[in-house]
Amino acid sequence: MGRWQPGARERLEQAALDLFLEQGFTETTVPQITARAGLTTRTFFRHFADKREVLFAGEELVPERVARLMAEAPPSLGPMELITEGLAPTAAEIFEGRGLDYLLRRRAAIDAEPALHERELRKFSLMSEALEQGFRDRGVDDLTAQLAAEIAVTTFRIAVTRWLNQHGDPDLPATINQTLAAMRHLTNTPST
Amino acid sequence: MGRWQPGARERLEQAALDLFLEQGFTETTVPQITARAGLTTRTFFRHFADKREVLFAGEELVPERVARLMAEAPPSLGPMELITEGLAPTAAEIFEGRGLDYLLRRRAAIDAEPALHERELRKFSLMSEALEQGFRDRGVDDLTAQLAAEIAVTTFRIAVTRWLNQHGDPDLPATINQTLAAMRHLTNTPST
DNA sequence: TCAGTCATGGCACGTCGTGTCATCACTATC
DNA sequence: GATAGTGATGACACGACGTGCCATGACTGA
Repeated sequence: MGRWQPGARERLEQAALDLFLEQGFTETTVPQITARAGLTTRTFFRHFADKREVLFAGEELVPERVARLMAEAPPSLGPMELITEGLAPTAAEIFEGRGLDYLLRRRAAIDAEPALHERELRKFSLMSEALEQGFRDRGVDDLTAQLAAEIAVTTFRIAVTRWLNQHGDPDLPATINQTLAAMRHLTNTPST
Repeated sequence: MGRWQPGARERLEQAALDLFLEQGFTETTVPQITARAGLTTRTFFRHFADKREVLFAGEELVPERVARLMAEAPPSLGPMELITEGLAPTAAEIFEGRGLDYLLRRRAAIDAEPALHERELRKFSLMSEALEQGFRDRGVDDLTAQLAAEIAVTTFRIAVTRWLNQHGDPDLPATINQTLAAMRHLTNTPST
């Protein structure tokens, strides 16, 4: 790094997001992205597996991060307790460093393109699998582990959406706790 | 229909599933599928939007079906009551006509290919959106509607997976009710 | 008999994503 | 300070995907 401008990956992410918002995902070609970033098409695919991945790079680290946090939690905590205690701080950690403005622009691009939404769902699915394994490692039975993992991810996903829709007004941990409370209320009161 | 062999769509689905299982999704080309079905490549894309869709055709009807069933349910039922009452029979209706053997083969193909799993997640997401709208139409507030929809779809998805893993042993409605019970138990007992 | 409809065939074409080799700055070692 | 190694990038070819467009031919209805 010196012969080439540093931060090629970041330049590609920036150019791609800009172009997706300007003219749409489908209408944006990889050569357009690389031209704006001052690189070639081949280099794009060295950094990202495919055109969609440019908006999700780095998220493959989240599952292992989640696994580590779960392993560090007190073994005495049951699944729902762990979610109640750990989901909010973990979510805050995941989004550290990313500005709200970036997250909103990224959200807009994903919402406008089903193919990108599809990829995002896969990322959440991988996160759920990591959580499920984490619960099993804590001695939780298979079905409960799977259910707890899905509840955690679903709560996380809904809370983040609401948080972004409100432009970050109540902060993310607060929104997560509100969402968790609503989830508890819903499942505990059949006649609601 | 007479000049051409009838059931072109079904032949394509059959050939595609067979080939995916024989040699993998990526290794299977669309011309291979159409050759086995006695058709041309162009015809494949008239029936299916893309290569993955050949395993999910017809599922776009599920959301409107769900919407209809929700509208017909007694308005007095709350979200969780509706799920408890309606999920099992609805699931049974969705799978009517599809043999267990077909479902198992389809499951194997999807599990072997992340791209297919991705598409399946999108189908569930669309189902969730339909449920969410259905709940809102019944007067449920936005957040509760979203949560209830996700809980219903998650339960459905997990139950179907377990049901297929057991080769259909306890029938699907029973498995769904077991899964729902486990979900209730999990969310109602913080110290589990 | 004839016009309309509709599923399919056939072809061209742009884009995606990969394999492969060349280039060249930086680094380590002697 | 010469030399070999490393690693990111450029350049090119290529197969597969997916679409636009027009032609074909069997069926339908007047």
